[in-house]
Amino acid sequence: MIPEKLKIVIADDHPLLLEGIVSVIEKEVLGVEIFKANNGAEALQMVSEIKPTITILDIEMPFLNGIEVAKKILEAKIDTKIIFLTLHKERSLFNEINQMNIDGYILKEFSISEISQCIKSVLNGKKYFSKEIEQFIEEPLIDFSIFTKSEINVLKLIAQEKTSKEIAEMLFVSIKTIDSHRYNICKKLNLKPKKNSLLKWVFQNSPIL
Amino acid sequence: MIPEKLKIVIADDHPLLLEGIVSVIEKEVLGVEIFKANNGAEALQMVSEIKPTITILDIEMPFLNGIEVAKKILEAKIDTKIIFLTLHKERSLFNEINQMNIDGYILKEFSISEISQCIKSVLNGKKYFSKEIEQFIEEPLIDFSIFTKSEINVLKLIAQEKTSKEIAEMLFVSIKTIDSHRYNICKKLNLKPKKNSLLKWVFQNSPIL
DNA sequence: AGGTATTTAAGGGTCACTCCCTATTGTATG
DNA sequence: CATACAATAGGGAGTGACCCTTAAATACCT
Repeated sequence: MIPEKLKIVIADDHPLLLEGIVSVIEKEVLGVEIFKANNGAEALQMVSEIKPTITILDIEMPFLNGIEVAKKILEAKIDTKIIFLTLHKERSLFNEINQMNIDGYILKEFSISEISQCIKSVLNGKKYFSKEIEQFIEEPLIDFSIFTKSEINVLKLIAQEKTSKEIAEMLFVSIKTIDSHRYNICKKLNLKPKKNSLLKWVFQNSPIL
Repeated sequence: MIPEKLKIVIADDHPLLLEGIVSVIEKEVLGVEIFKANNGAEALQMVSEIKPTITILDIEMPFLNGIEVAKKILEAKIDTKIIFLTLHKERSLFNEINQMNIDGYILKEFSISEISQCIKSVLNGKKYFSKEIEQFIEEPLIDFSIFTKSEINVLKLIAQEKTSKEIAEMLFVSIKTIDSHRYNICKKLNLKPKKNSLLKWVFQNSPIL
């Protein structure tokens, strides 16, 4: 009986990075058949057709992001091991990921050797997480569900460099309302008093807003 | 007479990306010998030893960044064509790059086909710049030479979330001095009046500070 | 129907940042 | 040596952001 060939679907919207991952895996893992996806939607389709042993997903992708793809794979109960490959930014998403049943999580930055290690672990039924990830887990994570809709609206507008006055005008409410929202947001985030701390927080976290 | 083999030095501190670039070039450019460097210092040493036909440099690298490497190559008058490969961030550096005698400039994002095109152009003595780059050229660029040393210090400290009061204490000067510096910086940047605009500007531009 | 959360908004306060002007000192640079 | 720029710093005004409390109208949930 011929052993079934190891199939891996790899999804990354960055073509050079995709090429790099493929190249590394081809060199380090023997007898593997690789399928490349350039975005989340493509990845999902490939996975449901091919049913690969392993699915490697970038998180930031157009159409469907990696997390959404993983959710759909899990919902559809397709039997494939899921590994996330990510840049360092998405720590805010880690809580979401942590609740899912994921087999591996690697940081792109350091990962030539880690990729094959991770693949081997996962094939042996073990989970594999980059050490660097664990630092992020320690960090206090932002749970956006603590905010109300209005608060999130205000946050987004602050991130767009709007002042309270401008936000008030845009939403047809009083400045005082926006003021209240800002205050409540500050409370929820436990920001230090004074010092424009919300403004700073927003700008430091704007990528995830 | 055997034609000399085409030699290319490629420098990128991101291992997967480096692998990707190498893989793409190996596939698309025949009979090429590739040398990989993981940082600027390594790249410079390789270039001076190997004297490759083409040198491809990432801009953001440890030890020596791509621009510094290029400068040293040009100073040493090593005969190699220089191509920059970059993520989209470094628009502020474009003026610096533009003044140098560089043969190509590609954005990493879109560049599977662009890489071989660029290499071919450069081998034919033509220059090659990503179309997307040209958008950046139109954008008003920040020329940091307009700032004095103190102003740059202040900018850096603002980026570190310091208030004027804290900056004053750290530099053993009066708050009013910092105030003046902030004011002068605002003038130089033509920031809109009021609205914490310097604070916002700093946070939006903090990666380049 | 009663409790809880959200949205709205006001009053009244402090502080940080911005604006604009002036002025002194030191230090390059022509 | 004169002019220019840099760094320093003061006065004084105005605005934006944050602080805190209270409270009404909705909405939603059990």
